[in-house]
Amino acid sequence: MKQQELFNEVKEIFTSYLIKNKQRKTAERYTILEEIYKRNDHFDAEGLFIELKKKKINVSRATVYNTLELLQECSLIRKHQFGNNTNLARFEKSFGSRQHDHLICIECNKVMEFCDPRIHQISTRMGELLNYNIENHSLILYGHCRGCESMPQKGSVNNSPRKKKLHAV
Amino acid sequence: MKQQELFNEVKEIFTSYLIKNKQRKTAERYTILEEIYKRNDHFDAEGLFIELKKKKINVSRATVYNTLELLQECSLIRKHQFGNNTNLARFEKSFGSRQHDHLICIECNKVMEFCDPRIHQISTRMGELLNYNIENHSLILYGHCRGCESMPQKGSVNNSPRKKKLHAV
DNA sequence: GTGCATGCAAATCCTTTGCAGTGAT
DNA sequence: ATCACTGCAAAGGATTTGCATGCAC
Repeated sequence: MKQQELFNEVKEIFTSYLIKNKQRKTAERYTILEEIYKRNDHFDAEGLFIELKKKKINVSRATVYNTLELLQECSLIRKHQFGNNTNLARFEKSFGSRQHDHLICIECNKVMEFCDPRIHQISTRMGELLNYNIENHSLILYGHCRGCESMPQKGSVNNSPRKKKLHAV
Repeated sequence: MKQQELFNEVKEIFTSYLIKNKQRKTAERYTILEEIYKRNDHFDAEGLFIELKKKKINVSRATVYNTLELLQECSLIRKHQFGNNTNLARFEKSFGSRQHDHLICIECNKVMEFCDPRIHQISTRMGELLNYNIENHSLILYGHCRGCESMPQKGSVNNSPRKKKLHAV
């Protein structure tokens, strides 16, 4: 699919969502949507805000957060809490790319994506077993990528200077 | 295992960790460890702090956070970022209970635990495939429990009053 | 006695909110 | 002309940090 076609398609989806929910179709919202669909990474709200700023596109942080919320609701983006060394939420576009999970390097934060049908099986099975109506899941594998493997550390979060005192085991 | 035996065992583990890392064996640290091992839930730092306060045990928030960090490093507790409707980190003791994953109700936040060997298989396989040295993983299933099933909503986070305006789809 | 750990409060980070002005309907 | 949406800055919640004191070593 050409990029322009993709933009058109997602905008259409967004539009019908906005109409259905009696939300206004503002220029800011479409600008943010387009900006997101130009990216191919796992970005955070602040990064998106900065990017827009750089391009002299004037939207406030509040609008960025607001729009991210709307886009989640119509499944045009997905939100992740990669707990490796930061609490900040990260997002990725989710239309036109299939469902996948993530593998993250604890050292350098590099993110890889993968698919495995067994995850869906597990999800279904556990839902039945425990009587939950499963709607979605999050599977994150934490490890060291090839490049960071040479200096393995504890797999835990450790980004506090106060903790830097700790001797590596 | 009797509770006292469990306490002794985890304290021993903690002690050797502290020694190995040239950390001091303070009363506060052991108190917090014991308090955690009395619990059977998925607690957060503030909740633990409050609990200690209630019991007239005087430790500061800073010490609670510090100790939680240390306990993670010696694998006596595990940290989770259940992103269902809050960003706050939750913890659970992890000695004497086997590795498991979680299923969370989007509505009421009830947490269930489950095990499935396939997750470990996936983890190993993807590590090989993508050249990562996997150290751990986090799998969370989100859904509605039996009790909350009657009022299904979007699976997304929506706890902002500003967003309450949104009409349910 | 030395210096790491503590307690407290202030600072920080990410995110949400209040309010007044703007613009979609 | 309405009133939802925006921008801005201030507030908020969770966590971290600075600093003076205390205690493990």
